[in-house]
Amino acid sequence: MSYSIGEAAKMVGLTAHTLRFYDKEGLLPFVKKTSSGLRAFTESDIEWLKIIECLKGTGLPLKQIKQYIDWCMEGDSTIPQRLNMFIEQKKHVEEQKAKWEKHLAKINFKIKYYEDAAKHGDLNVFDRHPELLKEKNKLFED
Amino acid sequence: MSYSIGEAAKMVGLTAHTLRFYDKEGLLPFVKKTSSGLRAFTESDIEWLKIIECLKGTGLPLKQIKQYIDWCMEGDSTIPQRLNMFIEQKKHVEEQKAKWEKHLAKINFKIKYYEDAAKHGDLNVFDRHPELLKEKNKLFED
DNA sequence: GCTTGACTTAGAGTTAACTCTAAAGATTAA
DNA sequence: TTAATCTTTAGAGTTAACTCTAAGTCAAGC
Repeated sequence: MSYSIGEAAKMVGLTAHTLRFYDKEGLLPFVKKTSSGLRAFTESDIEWLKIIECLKGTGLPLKQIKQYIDWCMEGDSTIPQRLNMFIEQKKHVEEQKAKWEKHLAKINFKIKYYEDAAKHGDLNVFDRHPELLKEKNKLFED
Repeated sequence: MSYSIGEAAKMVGLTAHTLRFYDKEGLLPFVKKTSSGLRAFTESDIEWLKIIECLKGTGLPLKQIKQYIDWCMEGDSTIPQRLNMFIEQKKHVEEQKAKWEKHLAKINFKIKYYEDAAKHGDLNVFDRHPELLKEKNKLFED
């Protein structure tokens, strides 16, 4: 059993347009067509789409995702490259997580700041809570 | 004391081109110019740039960052909107963090998979470790 | 005073990732 | 069998966020 492009799109949360675009970009060399020319997505193809989504979701550009797909199509000789790519991507994700953590601390500070401002209707927050100034400087110092 | 556009750019890890672009887009209404027309960034302006970087770094589009800046320029009456924006952005960051956590689990699985593949020089990983199949299906089930 | 490098503007060009259109062919349900 | 709803292609258009160019102005060091 297989799925039409519309069904496949719905299953992975993309549009049929986007899947065709990916195909055109060479990201879906594994997708076969019926005798009348319609794309037929298998369960295995859906798995591929999920891996693509995972890599895209962690910020890997489509070009590099294509590189990975190409390695997969090339065979066992590219296993080291693929392993390396995932190790690099793991590193990238962990760096991003750290960055987001820092940004979140700043956002939390701003929420605290504006909550006080909203309570009093003005921005004299540091007059009311001088200790917050040190906290702010620490958060934004780099 | 104030900084030239090049100095300011270096301080926040952007280019002078990008700062001019931000200015053109209305993100830097607070930056004043010298009598001869050169932008002069104050310490306070650098703080603004860091907040912009924080919001941009958590995925807020420049248009919405401009909206925030506009609110700031408008005065105390927009404090509730600004508070609300940061609360929304906090929510967004936390959703993203959860998403990245899921992607990371998939990437870690792939690393495990390709490490075994690399060790044996082939992709018969699930023949050697049938229990990994269940793990894979759990990770990619949604 | 002169050179060198940074700065100014307006505006054009780039890149990634879609997003949509048109015209034609395929599939499904009544 | 016919209408409605897919799907196909090629190719144009869009959006966000830069990125660069040209032609001229300004500032700092010798």
